[in-house]
This record gives sequence, C-alpha cells and structure tokens, in this order.
Amino acid sequence: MTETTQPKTRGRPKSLDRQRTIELAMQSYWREGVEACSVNEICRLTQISKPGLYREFGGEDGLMEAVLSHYREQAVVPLLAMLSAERPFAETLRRLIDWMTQNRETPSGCLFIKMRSTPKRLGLATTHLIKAIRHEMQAAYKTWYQRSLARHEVKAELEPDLAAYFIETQLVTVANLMAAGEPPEQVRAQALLAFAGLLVGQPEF
Amino acid sequence: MTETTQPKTRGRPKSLDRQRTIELAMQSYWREGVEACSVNEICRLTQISKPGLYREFGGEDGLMEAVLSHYREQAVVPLLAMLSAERPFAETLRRLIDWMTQNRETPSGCLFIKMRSTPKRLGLATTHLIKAIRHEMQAAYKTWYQRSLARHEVKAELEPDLAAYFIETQLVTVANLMAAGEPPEQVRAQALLAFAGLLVGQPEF
DNA sequence: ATAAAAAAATACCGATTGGTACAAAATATG
DNA sequence: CATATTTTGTACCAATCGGTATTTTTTTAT
Repeated sequence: MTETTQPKTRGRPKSLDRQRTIELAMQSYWREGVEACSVNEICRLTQISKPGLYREFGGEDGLMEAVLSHYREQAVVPLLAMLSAERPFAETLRRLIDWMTQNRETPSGCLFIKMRSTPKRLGLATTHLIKAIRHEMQAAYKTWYQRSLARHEVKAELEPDLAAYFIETQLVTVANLMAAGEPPEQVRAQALLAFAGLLVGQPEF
Repeated sequence: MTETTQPKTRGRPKSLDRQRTIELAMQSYWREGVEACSVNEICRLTQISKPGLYREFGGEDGLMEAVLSHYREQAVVPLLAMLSAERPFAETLRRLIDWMTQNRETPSGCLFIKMRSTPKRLGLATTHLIKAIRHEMQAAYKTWYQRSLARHEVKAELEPDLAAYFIETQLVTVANLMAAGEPPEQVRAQALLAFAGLLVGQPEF
C-alpha cells in the first residue's frame, strides 16, 4: 500500500498525474532534444493545461529539474553502480562502453549531457542540478581511477583529476556520437582507441 | 584594381556592404551561437533592414551558407594546409592541437562544428555545405594518416577510415571543450592523451 | 523636366514563445 | 441546498520568430 489515503480535503480532487507527466516530458526531451520541446509542446503531448503545468512544476525550469531528477535515478545511478563494482578496470570500461553504445529501447544519447550542452538558457534549478550531477559523476570517475591505480591496472603517471576529466570527456563524446545517430560499432571502436592510452601494458579488448 | 567598374545601370546605387554583413553575422554566430542569433538580431546588429537581408541572401539559409563559406576560407582552409604539410605526424598533431587550444582573437570553438551540431533546423544550402566541408575534412584526415602510415609513424593495425573517424571525433571534442570555455591546457592534455593510442612507440609530447 | 528602374525601409503577416488572469467545475462541510 | 475550498481549463498577454507586400527614396536615361 504505497498510496497515501488523503484526509478528505475540500475542493475538486486533483487529476493531474505528476509521474506520468514527468515520464512523458522526459521521453520528449530525450528524443526530440531540449530545444525542440516548448512548454506548449509538452502540454499538448501530456494533455495537461498550461496553468496546470505551472501549478505543478512552477514553470519550465521546475519541469526540467523534475525531469532531470527522474532521469538521474533512471540512468545516472546505474552508471555509478557500474563504476563502483569491484571488477578489473578494462572490464568495467568495456561494460560501460557496451552499455552506452547498445541500442536500447530508450532514445539514444544521454539526456543529462544533452541538457548540459543546450544553448537554450536553462533555469536556476536545472542549472544547479546539472552541476550537482556533474560533480557526482566526476567524483565517481576519480575514485574509480584511484582504485584501479592501487591495483596497477592504469598508468601511474596520470593525475587522477586529469584522468577523471579524460574519462568524462570521452564518455560525453560517446554519448554525443550516439545521439547523432552514428553506427554503434564505429563509436565503440573509436572509444576503445581513445581509452587505450589509459591502460598499462597492451590493451586487450 | 579589384573593384569591377559597373556599367552605369539605372536606379538607386546599392549601399549594402555584403562582405561587412557576412563578417558581422559570422562573428555573431560564432560568439553567441547559431541558436541565439535570429534574423532580426542580425539585422539589428548589421544595421541593415530585413528586406535588405532577404534581397541579398535570399533568407536565413542563404545568409548562413554565405557565413559558413566565409568561415571555411578563414579557418578550414588553413587547417587543411596544416594537414598537408610534410612534417612528422606527431609534430603536425601537436601543432594542430596547439592551434585549436590557443586563445585567439576569434571566438573560441569552431563555427563549423557549432553549426553542425545545431538542433535548429538548418536550410538546404547550409546543410549541403556542411556535408561538403565534412567530407573535405575527413578525406584530409585520411590522406594525412595514410601518408604517416607510409612513414611508419602510426599504428598499421588501424584502418585508415577508422583512423580518420577517430581524428575527426577527437578534434571535434577539442573544439567543443574550447567552445564550452574549458581551460586550454586541460583540453590540450586530454587530447594528447586520447591521441596517444594512435602513435607507434612511446608518445613524446 | 519626366519617366523608368533599382534599392531602400516601413509596416505588416501568421505562428509560436514563456507565462498568467480569471472563471468554471467538483468536492466537503454547514 | 448553499457555501467554502480546491483544481481545473479557456482565453488571453506581450514579445519574438522567419518572411513579405508595399511604398518611399534615390539614381540614371530619355
């Protein structure tokens, strides 16, 4: 029983399904791109009125924040879990790239990265959440590299901060290529080539 | 004497400075981003009337094509020249990355790449020109790699087509990072690390 | 002088943008 | 039934978008 039995308040009962709205908006942002989705479009798509959207989310900024927060739980958290798994660096890397380059049921690319590189002016809440997620991921890349460093699986000459930056950059590139509709195997080959410089000894993919 | 003496036609003499308009529009597109520059903005900036712009360029598509063509001569041609210079692969690569990561008087990033990844619907002429420039550059990357291959400066295991794709991808990444305002030395270090996998023997940057 | 021609700008078009004022609808309580 | 309370959607706002019809201005040719 997850549904909270409301204490019979006065007034018209609310019919706006917040979760459904967020889900539909996320799909739209993800597939069509943030730029291509206006508030009007979202309202038309989700079949809710514009004042309804503003009441529930406070505006475009609030909607985007809610969508991004939902996306974080759905896509970013699993990625962080992969990074903290106790596997050899090369294997985690391979799994990571495979995961990002496989054709899933979801739209291609990464919504977080798409939002991050949107020329459209994003609101305060969305901007802050983006910054938080980025820090979260960069920290995860860094600890991943440091753990691998302790096992002598990666080059010791490299500063962990630079390594984290490098990993982030290359994964963003992978996501962007996928979002652009490039062939997955080509993206994959390109990424493995880029990461070869990180591994100690011969890369064996 | 480059100016063609016009044969005294009837009517009001034209005062619209095409080159100046293109130059100003290019600066604006480059600096503010394609998305942020509307036809109205360009007209306000260049101090020409909207019908004047449409008379001279035919519309937004024509303007963008003219701007991109101008950019090509200014930035793409020099890059192609660097690639066809007879220097060791590693040195050309270093020069290339230095050139892309140094703070110039021009806006950061690459206008061509910015246009290429614009969610805004681009017109036919602009789309075609973008495609042509991309082919032009990919071909240049490929022949560059093949020439270096003949000198045994790069890994022979790599297909030249994949190598060209890799080079393009990584240079696009560099341009994007610079456009995002990332520290040049960090971008540079990241790029050199990525390209390390291409070189035969130890990279010595 | 006057007509023709070319280029200029004013003023508009319908569509869309993010955002809101306000009244209708639906419920619980009196 | 009436009223208070809450959610709803219709209808609007000014601003901007890409694009154009039309008139005004400036020049040359007759």
